[in-house]
Amino acid sequence: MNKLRLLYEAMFKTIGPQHWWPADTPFEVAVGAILTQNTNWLNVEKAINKLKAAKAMDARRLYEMPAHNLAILIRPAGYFNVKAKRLKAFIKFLVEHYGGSMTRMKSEDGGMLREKLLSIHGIGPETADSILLYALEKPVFVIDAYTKRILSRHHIMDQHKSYGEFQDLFHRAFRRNVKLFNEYHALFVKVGKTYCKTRPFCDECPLKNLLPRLV
DNA sequence: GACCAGGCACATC
DNA sequence: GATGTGCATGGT
Repeated sequence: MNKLRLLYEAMFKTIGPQHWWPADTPFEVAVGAILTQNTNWLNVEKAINKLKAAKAMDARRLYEMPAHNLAILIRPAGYFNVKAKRLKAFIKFLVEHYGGSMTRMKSEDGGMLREKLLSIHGIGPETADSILLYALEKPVFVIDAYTKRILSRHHIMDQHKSYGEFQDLFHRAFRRNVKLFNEYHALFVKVGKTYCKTRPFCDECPLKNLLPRLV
């Protein structure tokens, strides 16, 4: 049994399914993926609630809305001027290529779609893959800061390796599986947030004593 | 008051 | 390819 499978089993057995992504619609997933860039999820939720209260969690509405007005609504998420532009760029792409429909976007081939998403201003590899996996159910593994931190602390891969190198690790280890990739990444985030905050290998961590430690 | 949070673009070497 | 910087709020 390989290390990645072992990590997954340990996390799933102790803390259970995470039911990701926390959103009502695929469109809301995409919006959340942009808003959560380098930002605490609690702040993102506040911004999402403001969008909903303004009845603006909608591709057409946001397409028409000036970036400045959008920035005011998403203020709690931080970097609001930057993120307003990034949201506008994504929504322009969504509306002009798929009529504003995430369902229509989903019908496109995953590999082609990833390249297109990456070409949008403000969409990098993690945001693209989050949208692909959690909004469009394409089998790509999402790599984030928690994933890198946990894997490097367990001496599976060096923290400074590239996004692609981390991702290849998972793509080679597992059959492409949306359900597994969904759950695995969500578990990394939960464990990273909850247990690895103060110090690595705290007593409560589900990964404690899982692998031989060299530190 | 410092530090951190589910990145990304851009400048520079 | 690697490294540094700006972007900003709200919780601990």
